[in-house]
Amino acid sequence: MQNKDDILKKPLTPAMEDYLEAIFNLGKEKRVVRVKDIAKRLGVKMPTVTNMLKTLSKRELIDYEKYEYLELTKKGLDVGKEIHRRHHTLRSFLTDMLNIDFKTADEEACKMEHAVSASTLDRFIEFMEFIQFCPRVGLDWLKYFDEYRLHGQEPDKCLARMKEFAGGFKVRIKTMQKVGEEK
Amino acid sequence: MQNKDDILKKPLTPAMEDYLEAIFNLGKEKRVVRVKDIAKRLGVKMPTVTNMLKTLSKRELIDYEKYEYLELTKKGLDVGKEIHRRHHTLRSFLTDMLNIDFKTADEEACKMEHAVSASTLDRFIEFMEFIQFCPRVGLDWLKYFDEYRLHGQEPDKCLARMKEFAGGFKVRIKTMQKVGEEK
DNA sequence: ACACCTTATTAGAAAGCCCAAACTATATTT
DNA sequence: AAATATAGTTTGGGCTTTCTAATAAGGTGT
Repeated sequence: MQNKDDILKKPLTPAMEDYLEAIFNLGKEKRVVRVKDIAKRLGVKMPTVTNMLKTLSKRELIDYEKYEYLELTKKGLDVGKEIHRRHHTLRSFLTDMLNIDFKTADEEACKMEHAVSASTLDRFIEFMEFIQFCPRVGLDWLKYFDEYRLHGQEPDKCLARMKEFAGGFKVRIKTMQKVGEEK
Repeated sequence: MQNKDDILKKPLTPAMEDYLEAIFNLGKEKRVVRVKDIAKRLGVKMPTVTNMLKTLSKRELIDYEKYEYLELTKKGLDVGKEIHRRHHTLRSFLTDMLNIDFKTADEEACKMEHAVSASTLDRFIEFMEFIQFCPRVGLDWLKYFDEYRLHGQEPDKCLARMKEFAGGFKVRIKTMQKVGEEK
């Protein structure tokens, strides 16, 4: 048997994280968070929610008295916010970088969010920023990913984009390409 | 209560996938796959393995008679191979694209592998190929990701790389840059 | 052949997450 | 206020994965 301190120290389960994220999101969407809504959001039945609320309450992640409105504690809020951040970031990566449809991306991000650490997530963010920032790459570079996927390897497209990027150098670049071909 | 057909149709749990992957990998490494080795690989105790072997056997994913050597069935082999593919791909993405250390990448890939579908995984692969293939990008482009992360946004580096890429055009590009600066 | 050590299995229990059915509280309608 | 509808809870049970302790089988060495 374990005492209260042990319970508080145990790592959160993926399920708990999901509930906290759902509560966090619902809290932003509605004035009050209800058992019914959590159940619907997570695709579980109400008794399951009641059960979990007790657990989360024991762990001091929510304030909860039965039949009363529930609220996240500071601790619960932090977790909810963090899981939401992961979800959002991973979904963005899947939709914006890999071109995966929103629904699939959302579902898979929901499972991935429990697998990645905060530091790995930061790398995802930095990577996406890098791709959107680095001038040689740029956001529209990703457009060619689709073509690459669908029509095979066409380095010319990438080259073409490089020329476009050059912008102000347009004239000279034309020459450039010639030099390259001569080589 | 459910009959045998129902059991066979149910989706596999992440745990089952982990066991099949471990068995698949051990099968390549050693002549025979032993309970002890599976336990060690997955960080569980032997009885847990024996238990799971029964489950996998009922589901016709392995051939297994107690105290005898075990083998993956065709079905189990397919799953094991697929999970291994996911693990390997995701780990490569984390190490090669995001520059995450091997150990962390391996651990997190192990959890992510149950979250992504086969089609999402294919996108990961295509994305990595694209990055390594697209001439404007190239493998060594990723080197600048590190600098970007550690020293902030330095578009010049990206520009510099673009010049390098140009290869044969080196001389002309120097001109190019000037034009750009004038602009 | 016997004893010993390693490997594997069974039995029993706990934790986590889920459900259906039955019950209770709260809210709404008349 | 009584009747009804909706929301929430309790009870008891199922399934999965894990464990420890106890037992059994297999392999080794003398």
